[in-house]
Amino acid sequence: MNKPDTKRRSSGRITLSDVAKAAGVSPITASRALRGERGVAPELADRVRAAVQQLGYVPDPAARALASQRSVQVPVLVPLLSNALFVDVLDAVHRVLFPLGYQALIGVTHYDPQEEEQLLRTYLAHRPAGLLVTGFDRTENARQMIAASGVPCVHLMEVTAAAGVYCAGFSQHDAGFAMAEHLLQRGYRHIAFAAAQLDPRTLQRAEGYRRCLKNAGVYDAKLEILSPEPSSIRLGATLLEEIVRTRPQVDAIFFCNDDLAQGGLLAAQRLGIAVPAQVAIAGFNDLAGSDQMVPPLTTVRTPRAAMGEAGANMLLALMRGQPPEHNCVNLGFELTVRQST
Amino acid sequence: MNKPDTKRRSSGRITLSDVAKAAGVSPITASRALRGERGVAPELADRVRAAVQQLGYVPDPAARALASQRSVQVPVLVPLLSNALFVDVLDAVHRVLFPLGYQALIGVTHYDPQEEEQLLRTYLAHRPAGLLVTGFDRTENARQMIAASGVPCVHLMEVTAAAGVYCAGFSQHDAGFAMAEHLLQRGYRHIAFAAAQLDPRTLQRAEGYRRCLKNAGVYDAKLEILSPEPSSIRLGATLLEEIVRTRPQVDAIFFCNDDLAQGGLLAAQRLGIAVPAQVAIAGFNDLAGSDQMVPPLTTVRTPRAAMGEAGANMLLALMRGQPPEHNCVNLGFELTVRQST
DNA sequence: GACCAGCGGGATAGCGCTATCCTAAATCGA
DNA sequence: TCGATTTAGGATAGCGCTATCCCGCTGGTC
Repeated sequence: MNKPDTKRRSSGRITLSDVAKAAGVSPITASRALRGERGVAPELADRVRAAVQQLGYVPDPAARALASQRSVQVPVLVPLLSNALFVDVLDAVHRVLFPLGYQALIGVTHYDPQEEEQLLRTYLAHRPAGLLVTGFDRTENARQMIAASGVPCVHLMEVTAAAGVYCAGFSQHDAGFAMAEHLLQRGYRHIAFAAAQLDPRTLQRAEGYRRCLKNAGVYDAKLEILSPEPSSIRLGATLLEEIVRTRPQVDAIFFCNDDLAQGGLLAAQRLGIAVPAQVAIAGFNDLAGSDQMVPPLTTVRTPRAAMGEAGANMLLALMRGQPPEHNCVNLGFELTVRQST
Repeated sequence: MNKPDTKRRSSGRITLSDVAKAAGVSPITASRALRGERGVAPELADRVRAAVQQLGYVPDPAARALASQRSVQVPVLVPLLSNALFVDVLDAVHRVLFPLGYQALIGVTHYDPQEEEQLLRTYLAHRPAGLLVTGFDRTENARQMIAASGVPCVHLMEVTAAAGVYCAGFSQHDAGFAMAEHLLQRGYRHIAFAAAQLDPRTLQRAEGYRRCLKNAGVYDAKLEILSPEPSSIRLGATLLEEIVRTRPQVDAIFFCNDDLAQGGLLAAQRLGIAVPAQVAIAGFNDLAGSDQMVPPLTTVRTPRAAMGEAGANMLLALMRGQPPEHNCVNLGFELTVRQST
C-alpha cells in the first residue's frame, strides 16, 4: 500500500525521473544523455534512449524553458497572412525549424509598428529561442526590447550593410530599378507606378523605379499612384481604371505587387484595352496565377522560400551560439519577362 | 553589501515576488489578484496592478504552464497555408484568441494523417489550453491522443451530428449539391466535376454534386475528373484543357475550388472558348479575385472567418469550463451567382 | 609516488508560478 | 450569544527540468 504523499500534485505524466529510474541512472544523467551534453558513457546513453522509447517519454517544454531560461519557440513576425508572399516565407521557415524541435510562432503585425511592439512584448516574455522579423522598420522601443532581450534575431525580406545585424533578403530598390529598366528597354516612356499598402519595401521599390526613370530623364511624379489601402486584386482593377481615365498618355504600368497587376490586367480586359499593345502591365513577386494570366504577366520573381530558409538557418546558427558565416545574405531576384510587356 | 547567495540563478527578470513586495502583499495574493481569482480585496488588487504597471512585470508563461499544468497555447492544425481558405480561418481564430492572452500555434499537416499525428504528439506535450483541428478525418491514434489528453478540442470546416463532438463549419455536401442544382436550373445537362487534392471535404462536395445529378437523372461518372495533385490555378487550366479535349459534350464545369476555376477560366480564354456560352464555369469558396475575373465567377461563398471565429469562441467556452451553447454550429454557405454560368 | 587536470556521474537547489492546505477574522443563523 | 460557515490572506510545497557545485576516479607529469 503506497499511500501517496499528502501533497502530491502529479499529473500522471511520465517524467525524466521515470526514465532515469528505468534506465538505472540519475535524472541529471538522463537529462544530459538526451540533450547530448557533456560526456555520458555511450552505454548509459543507450539505456536512457531505450527507456525513453519504452515509456513514450516526451520532455515537458514548460519545465525545460523554466529551468534553462530558454524555450523552443521562435516567433516570426510578418505583416499579413493574406499576402501569399509571407505565407511562402513562413512555410519555408517552418520547414527548417520544426524538424529540429523548434516551434515557429506566427505573429501578424498588420503593418503597424505599435502592434508589432505589443507582439514583441508578449513574445519576448515567452523566452523565445530566436526571433524572425520582417524588414528593419520598427519603433525604437521595439529595437531596444530585442537588443535587451539578448534573443538572436534575423531580419527577413530586406538587406542592409549595417554591422551586427543579421538578415536574409534582397534589394527591393534594385528590383524596382530592374523592372523600370526593363520597361524602358521595351520602349515605354510614360511608365506609371501603382502601389498599395505603402509599406517600407514598397517604397524602396518605388525609389528604385524613380531613380531609374530619372536617370533616363523620363520621370514624371504625376505617374506615381500610391494608395495606402491594402493590396488586392480588386484594388488593382480600380487603380488601372483610374490611370487610364486620368493619365491617358501612360503606356506601361508597374504594379508594386502581382495581385494588383492581376487585377489591372483583368480590368484592362473588361475595358477592352489591349495588353501590352495599348498599355503594358508588370507586377512584382510572381505570385500564383501570374503565369496563367492572359497575357501572362511580366513580373519579378522573389526568393520567398529561399529567404525563409536562409533566415531560419542563420537563426539556427545563432541559437547554437555559432556566428553564421555571413551577417547578411542577399538572395537576389529574377526579372521574369512574359507577354504583358 | 548584499553579496548574492552562493547559488542564485536569477535571470534578473522581474518576478511576481517583486510585484508582491512592491504592493506589500504575499506572492499568492498577487497571483490571485492578477488572475482575478477568488476574493481579493479591491484595494489590494489595485495595489498589485499598480505595482505591475510600475515595474513592467510580465508573467512567465513557462512557469505558469509548469505550475498550473496548462499553457496558453492553442495549436491550430490546418492542411495547408497555400490555400487562402485556411489563412482566413487562422486569421479569424487569431483575432479572437490573441487579445485574451492565448497563443495560436499553427500546425500544417499537408493533408497527411501521419503528419498530423506527429504534430499532435508534439503539441500535446506542450500542455495546450485547447485545440483546433480541421475536419474529422484523422487516424484512430490521433483521436485517442486527443481524447486522452483531456484538452478541449473544436473541429473546423465540417459539421456532424455525432454527440460529444464540438464543431463549427457547414455542410460541404449540401454546398456541392446546391451548386449542381444551380447549374441544372441554368439548363446545363452535361455537368463535369473537376477536383484536386481529394481531401475529405472535396469528396463530400463531390458526393453532393453526384447526388443532385443522379436525382435529375443526368449523372455521368465519366464527367468526374479527380486529380490527387494539389489544387492550383495552373492545374485548373490543365483540367479544363483536358475536359474540352476529351469530353466535348460538357456544357458546364463545377470546379471544387476557386483557384482551379480561375485557372479554367483563363485557359478557356486562351483557347477562345466562350464562357458561359460554350462552357459554363463554377467554382467554390469565393476566393480573392473570383469577382474580378472576366466573366466574374459563379461560386459558393463559404463562411471562413465565421468558422474561425465561432470555433475559437466555442473553444474559449470549453477552456473556461463552461459548456458552449451548441455542440455544433452550422454556419451555412451562400451560392453566389455571377456571369460565368 | 605525490600532484593536478580532466572526465563521468550524482546531489542539491532552484527557475517563477500556482495548487493546496491552513488560519484567523468576518458573517450568519437560531 | 455561540457555534457553524464563509471569507480573505498566507505558508508551504511542489510542477519537471537543468545549472551548479561536488566527488571520486583515471592517467599523465616531473
